Amino acid sequence: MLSLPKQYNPAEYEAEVYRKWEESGAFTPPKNGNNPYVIMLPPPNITGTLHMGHALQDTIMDILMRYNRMLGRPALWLPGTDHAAIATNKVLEEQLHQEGKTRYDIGREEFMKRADEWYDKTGKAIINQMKRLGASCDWSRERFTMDTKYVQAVNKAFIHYYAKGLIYRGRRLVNWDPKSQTTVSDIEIDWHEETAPYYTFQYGHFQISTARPETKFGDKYVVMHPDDKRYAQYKHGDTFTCEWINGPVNATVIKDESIDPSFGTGVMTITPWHDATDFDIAERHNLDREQIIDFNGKLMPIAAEFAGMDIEEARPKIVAKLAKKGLLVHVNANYVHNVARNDRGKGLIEPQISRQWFLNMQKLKDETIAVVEDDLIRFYGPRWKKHFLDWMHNIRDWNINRQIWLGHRLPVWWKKDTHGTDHEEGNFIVAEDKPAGDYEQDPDVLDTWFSAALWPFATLGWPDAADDLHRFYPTSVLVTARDILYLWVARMIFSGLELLKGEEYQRPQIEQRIPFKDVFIHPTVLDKNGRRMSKSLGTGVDPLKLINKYGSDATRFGLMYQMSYDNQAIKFDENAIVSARNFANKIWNLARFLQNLPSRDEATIFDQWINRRCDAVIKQTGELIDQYRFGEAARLIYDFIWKDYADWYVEVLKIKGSTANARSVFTKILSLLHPFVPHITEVLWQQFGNKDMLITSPWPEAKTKPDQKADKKITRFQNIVAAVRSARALFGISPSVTIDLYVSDAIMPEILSSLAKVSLLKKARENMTKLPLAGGETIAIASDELTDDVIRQARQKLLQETTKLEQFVKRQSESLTQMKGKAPKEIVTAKKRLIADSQAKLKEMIVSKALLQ
RNA sequence: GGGUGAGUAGCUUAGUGGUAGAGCAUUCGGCUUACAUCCGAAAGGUCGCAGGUUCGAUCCCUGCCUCACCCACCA
Repeated sequence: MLSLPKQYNPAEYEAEVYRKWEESGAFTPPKNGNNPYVIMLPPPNITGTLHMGHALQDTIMDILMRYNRMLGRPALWLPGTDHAAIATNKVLEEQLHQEGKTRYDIGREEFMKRADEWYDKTGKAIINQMKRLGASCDWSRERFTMDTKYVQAVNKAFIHYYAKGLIYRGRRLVNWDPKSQTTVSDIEIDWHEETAPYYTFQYGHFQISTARPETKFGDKYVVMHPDDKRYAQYKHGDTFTCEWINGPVNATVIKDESIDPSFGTGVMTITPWHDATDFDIAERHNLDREQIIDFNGKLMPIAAEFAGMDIEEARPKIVAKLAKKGLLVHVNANYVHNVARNDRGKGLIEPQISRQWFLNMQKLKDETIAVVEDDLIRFYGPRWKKHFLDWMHNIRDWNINRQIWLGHRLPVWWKKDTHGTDHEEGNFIVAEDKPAGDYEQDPDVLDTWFSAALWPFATLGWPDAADDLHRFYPTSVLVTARDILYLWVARMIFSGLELLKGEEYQRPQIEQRIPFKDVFIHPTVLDKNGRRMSKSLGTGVDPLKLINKYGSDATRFGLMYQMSYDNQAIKFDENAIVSARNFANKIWNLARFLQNLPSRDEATIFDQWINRRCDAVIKQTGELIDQYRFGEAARLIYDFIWKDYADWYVEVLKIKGSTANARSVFTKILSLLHPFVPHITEVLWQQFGNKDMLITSPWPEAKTKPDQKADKKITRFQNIVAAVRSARALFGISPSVTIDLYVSDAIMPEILSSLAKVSLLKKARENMTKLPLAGGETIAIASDELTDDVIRQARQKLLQETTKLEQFVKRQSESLTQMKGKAPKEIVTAKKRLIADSQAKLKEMIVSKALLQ
């Protein structure tokens, strides 16, 4: 046997162990075997490097994979990356900006070339980081949402939806940035407060308020809540004529429940073309809509004398004109409202209506709702089910195209110069390949989530009826953060349910088409002060730095140790990683100790006890992992190994015990720990002469039966040792001095003598100091070093405790008299027992007190 | 504004309708057949605030305060 160094140095082993795993093929599921365990790695955005959230997520998945692999299930963890079009687009445009260029300067082709280079570079970095963490992914099946086969899947999905009439071209409000000449997705919008003048105008009989008078040219609807009594006299559909900016307008009264009667006058006019809420109202009541501001941010001819002006320039002039007409009622100069700007470039967002592609959710949502309601897909923690369903019930049609260059081009072909015109209808063909004739491809790309929605099956070879798809779909669990529950999870579900309906996939049952059986929502990693981890705030923590400093295992275990079930945040504390590093070292040294221990076979009741404890922990750990309670599992194992195994069992073993048993339990411990800390356990496993690798070894079986009587004996023994140790510290008796101890029934006297450093007396002597033991028993000690002064202090303390207990008993007795006749019998009985127990304990204490006088 | 979660020892937190548990930090004592990244011990908490239900509440209910996240974006 090799002699191991005193301290575990992860850097020396981790890369080597990972290489061995990879070479052994352990990450690839065996060709045969039933009941596979499958996880699709949520593809990280290739926009940079991994953060703590990924480290947490990847650790969780790796634990699940390794645990299930050890259970003997064919285990597939399929990795890959996402092109993250919007985010990557942003990065690339920023790079161009640095060079003083725009994407239009270099052209679409060159832009895509740069994207490929970027993907290549960052994609490799991400994979490297996952490997450092020990992720047991099947790299032979790695996928990228932009690889050729995946692009086919995306096209196929689009064509399928279109053929079924689920994709349509419609008008909708988009976030338009006139400055950058592009639409901006909702997540790229930066909302912030701005102070602006807030004008109240007279509009017929009504007063309406706005911070944006320049949009008001076309306003011809006044809207109010149907229940607003102030306006009960006006009926829905009433019309009237009133003076407005450029002369009289014909206005119509509209009643709509979206109006808040308590806000301002409870009346507003609407501008459907440039406001989302107004657009919705117009949709509901089928109202006219008119464009006021063009795509360059200038007023259109409807503004008459103001046409062609920028809004900034026009606003004060419009207000002046209305004031001159006597229609300006009031100006609030300090009005604070939220303004939307483009994240990048800070251009002011001007909502505009334009033609976009939509996926009809009304027809797709029902099955999705059904599988979640019926628990065919289960959420952990369960509260996410409600969130999810609420959202699904209110889902809107999905705008699936984006006006950027990066991403999957739509498989849509327009007759030359028809796209974006007023006569689009019938001028396009939906097909994978360019049709013959003068056609050009739609310039837009699909929303990133459209391709991501296909991830659970496109990665397995869909649209082909591939072997992998047949064997590994549906997957076992989706592990993800809650912020993409709607963006991604919902879309994977309906995509899977819909797109696997084809006969070639042989999945007639709905439960065969779900993409995953469980959804585990993990907490967000925040910094120690509860702030979001971000580079700009300087609150980010780089997992690689932690791995370099403390090792991969410590990083993983420290993160898991901080997890708690169904909590939404982890306040990351580096101390937890330090503790985990120390824990790894502890395991290392237990191994060292066992290796150098000469064989001995003198089993004690501690040997049986540690076997029972170990088996119980194995059982519980499995159950906890099954329930995604990783924090509890980590803490359970930690306590078991450190407290039970090292502090008690091994300490006893030094005096007496079975070394073979000690090694066998330690081997089980390595298995138990492996999913959490794979590297060190694999290294030690091989140090202990195991030929097969731990990664593919079976999960240990729990064989022993519980024995409460024996457990009690152990607890009592531990209590006696603890009492003597406490007394030693309390009385200031130095560790080298042997104390005389009398215990009425001393089990395992030689171990007791040694552990507590006591000399056991057969009979109690006079003038011994009595000590209360948990459980109501009393033991007695004597030593030359027991001074009067010290005893007096101890007495004081005992007195306090006695008083506390007396009060407790009194309180409980009082409450007993009050509850008589009201509470069920078993509660009364339990209470009586509680009181009896504490009274017995109290009696012992009083005896001890008397002896201490 | 709507929703969700959290507020327990200096810090990170576990937990239960019946005298509140741990780790780190602190203090004291220890190089004891592996480990000082260790061992033993101690101290430290009106369990966010105010009500209510109960014989009894840190736990259940209501309200409030603080923090975080998600959704919405207000004329």
